[in-house]
Amino acid sequence: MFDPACPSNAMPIKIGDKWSAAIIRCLEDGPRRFSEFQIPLRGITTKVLTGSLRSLERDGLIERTVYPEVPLRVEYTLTPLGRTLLEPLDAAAAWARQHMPALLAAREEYDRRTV
Amino acid sequence: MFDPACPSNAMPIKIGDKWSAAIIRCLEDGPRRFSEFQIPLRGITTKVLTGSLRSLERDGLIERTVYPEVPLRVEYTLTPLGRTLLEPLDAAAAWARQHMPALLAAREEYDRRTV
DNA sequence: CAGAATCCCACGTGATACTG
DNA sequence: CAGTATCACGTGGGATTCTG
Repeated sequence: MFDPACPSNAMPIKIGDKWSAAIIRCLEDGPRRFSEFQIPLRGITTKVLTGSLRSLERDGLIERTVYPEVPLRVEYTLTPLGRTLLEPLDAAAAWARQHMPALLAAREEYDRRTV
Repeated sequence: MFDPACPSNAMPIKIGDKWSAAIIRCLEDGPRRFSEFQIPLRGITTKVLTGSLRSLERDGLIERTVYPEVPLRVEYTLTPLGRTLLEPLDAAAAWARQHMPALLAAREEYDRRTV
């Protein structure tokens, strides 16, 4: 899941910052805890994860719930507003399936010509 | 057109780099010359415009045609591949119309609470 | 467990000046 | 007209270490 070697950085359509789209995907099937993101999002640091989570929370796209247990537990869930992003997210994925190969081919061709 | 004061930087859905979406919009009704972009895209520098144009050309989204006249004339047009981006672009605009107010409101609310 | 605190670097963006 | 050449800067992303 979320292979860092995939050419998603070449995607012309982006949702939020570098990790937001993946975070939203992680949440579409239910709530998740902070440390659970670090499994599928291999390599993300706590600082960056916190930053992305805060940003999404600020925009009302996810909700942060603290359970004052010991040890501490924090859960993140998609808000209804956040769920509306799943549609454009799917649209972007559909576009990618249809046109990314052509884009990548054009890019290779261009690079080969200009060296 | 393309008011720099509009909250498009808050948009979670982005196409390409900072100016790409606007450039594509500029081209949807026909070809344009280099200097013609600088009118609607107020404030873009020649260096940045060149960079964005090159990037779009590299990905096969636009085509650059040089007419060896005096003075020199260069025209940019959308390729069929580039035209496929108009659909997600419209979808993003539709999303913005429906949900950006809620996002902005959530953001304001969040900022007011945290100070 | 869920982060906060620091330090650091690359890169996207931009201002300014110059050229075939 | 359509760029190129420099220089400069903020910030998003990351590595590492520490804490309630």
